Amino acid sequence: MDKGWGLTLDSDSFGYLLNKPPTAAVKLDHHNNKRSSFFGGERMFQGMEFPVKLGRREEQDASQPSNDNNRMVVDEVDFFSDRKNKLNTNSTDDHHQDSKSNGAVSVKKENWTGLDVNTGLQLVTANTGSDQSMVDDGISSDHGVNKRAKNHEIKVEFSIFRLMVYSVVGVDYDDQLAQLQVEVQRMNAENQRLKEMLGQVTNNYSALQMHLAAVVQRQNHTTAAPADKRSQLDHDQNAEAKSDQEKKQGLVPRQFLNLGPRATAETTDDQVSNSSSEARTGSASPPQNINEVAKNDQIGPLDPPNSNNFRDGKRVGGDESPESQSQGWVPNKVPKLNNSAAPKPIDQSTEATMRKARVSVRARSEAPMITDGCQWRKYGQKMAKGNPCPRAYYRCTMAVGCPVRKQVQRCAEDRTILITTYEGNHNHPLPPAAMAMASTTTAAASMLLSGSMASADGMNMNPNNLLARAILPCSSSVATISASAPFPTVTLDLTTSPLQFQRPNTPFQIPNFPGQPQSFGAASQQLPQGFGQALYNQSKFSGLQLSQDLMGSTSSQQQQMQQTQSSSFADTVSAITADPSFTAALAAAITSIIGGGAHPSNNNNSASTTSNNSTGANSNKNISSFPGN
DNA sequence: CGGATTTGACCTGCGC
DNA sequence: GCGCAGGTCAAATCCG
Repeated sequence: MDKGWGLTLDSDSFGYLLNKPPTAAVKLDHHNNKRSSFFGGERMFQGMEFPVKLGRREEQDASQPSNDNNRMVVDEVDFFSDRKNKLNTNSTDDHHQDSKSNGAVSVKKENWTGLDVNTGLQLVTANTGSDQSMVDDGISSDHGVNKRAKNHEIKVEFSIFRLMVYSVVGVDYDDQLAQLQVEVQRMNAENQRLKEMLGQVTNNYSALQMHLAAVVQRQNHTTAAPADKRSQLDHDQNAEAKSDQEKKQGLVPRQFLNLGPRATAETTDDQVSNSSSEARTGSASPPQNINEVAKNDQIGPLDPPNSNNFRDGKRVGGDESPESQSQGWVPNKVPKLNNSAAPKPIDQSTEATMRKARVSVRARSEAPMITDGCQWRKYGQKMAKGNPCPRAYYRCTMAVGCPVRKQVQRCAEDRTILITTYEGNHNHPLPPAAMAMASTTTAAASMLLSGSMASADGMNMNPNNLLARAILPCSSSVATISASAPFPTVTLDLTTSPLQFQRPNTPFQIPNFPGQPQSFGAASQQLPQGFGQALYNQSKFSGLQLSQDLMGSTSSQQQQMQQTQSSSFADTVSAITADPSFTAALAAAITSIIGGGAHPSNNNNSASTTSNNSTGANSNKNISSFPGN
């Protein structure tokens, strides 16, 4: 995990996967002949078959520079280094110097040796023996006078040797070097452009996400259930007036509704604790909370009050939607979240909503929990019914008020499978290593919730299942979206062969989903971040490609790219998933895809997380909940 | 000694 | 109303 997450686009693009292969390839090439080495690199990359432009560029960028460098170094060094070696036969330490010399030099020497052997040119040079340091040493020590003559001889022989090499290999290394340099420069420039593009895409995504949140709120306001309306209204500019209405009605806005305003809340930990204690004791009354909210934040109610209100509201008003009622922990979460949450006026409602959604990842792991780049503190552990393995509760500690929590539990059937369920969105800057999972969960949750919000009946999640199927037709067990009764959950099952993820004939063609332009738009908005960043963090290589695919889905060209390169993409994914460190990245990617693809629809079909998707539940409530749960 | 973990108790929702 | 299960809290404990 950590390996991939921190990778940067440029240097590390091949950091994880590609670095090693090239190195190995170089060695192999050296052991073989020059030509094989030169072309071997390209073959290797071609074998990698990075499908997407970006990936391709990345590939070329990173790989070729590195490879080219290697090659260039090899090519150049081979001759010159060897020449040096021969010229420097004066000293008996020549061999030692070579050995002591930097890695490049040593490599060069090896290359040279390999060339000699492979090309069979050694036969030409009588110096073959002299090339051997041992021999040289002996000669130099015994016949110092003859060194000059021998050196001259070596030079001549080297020239001949070089010509022969050219004739045999058919490559002019000087020319080749120049070409490679030009190509490297070109790749670097292209890489810079790609980075810029990525940054722009990220920025656009953020903007779109904001816009999406606003649109969703509007839609909810007009079509959503009363509870949803209230929540959205809270976020709206009329939040205050609405809050007043709610007060009058004695209704308490939904959790997610309250989250937004609270973001800037100054509530201290004490307040939070008090609120929680009050909530428990029931001393805190909704009106009080509302008042507190008004005090703390004019824009909207405080989260803690909300949480309290929420419970109180249920107790008192009982207007809460089924979802909100079913969520026991959400209220508590919300207040805390709001306390520490940074001001996110637009996204507040969205965030709050997202907290309801869960993204679970099933992956095989020996480790107690998946390394996702975030810092977690364990705050509880419970024995869940039907599972001998305890369920651990973790809370994000990267920020004081971060609402994100996760549950970690091993699968009862197969304890090698680790089920990690994420909930909530981080309200603080994330390190690159944590961006993947965070953005993914956010995207997935937002999609799920947006879908749910769009449809007041709560059937919204069903479409998601359909989308998941459409996206991953062959991977029923790979990823499923469920709208279990309180929490819609996206489940990513990475325990099965990741290959399932690859094969789809319609890989990630989210835009193609019929009749869901809006959702797709939302998806597309979120996908870039979910995929691009997530994968970007983990493996630029695969991540970029994925992001490209998804992002490109909007463009016919990229779609074509996707289709033509889907197979290679699948291979890439499988290769990546083979390494546990990329589990999170994959999960993020899949989740992002699903989340993006997920769209509310009239379909009641739902896929169970672990059960057959074909027999989807008919109702959201019936939809299988998180496996661990 | 401070932070993280453990663990029992408590709260809440839901079903009967 | 009661019991069960999930989720959370916080004192006790552990660890660096």
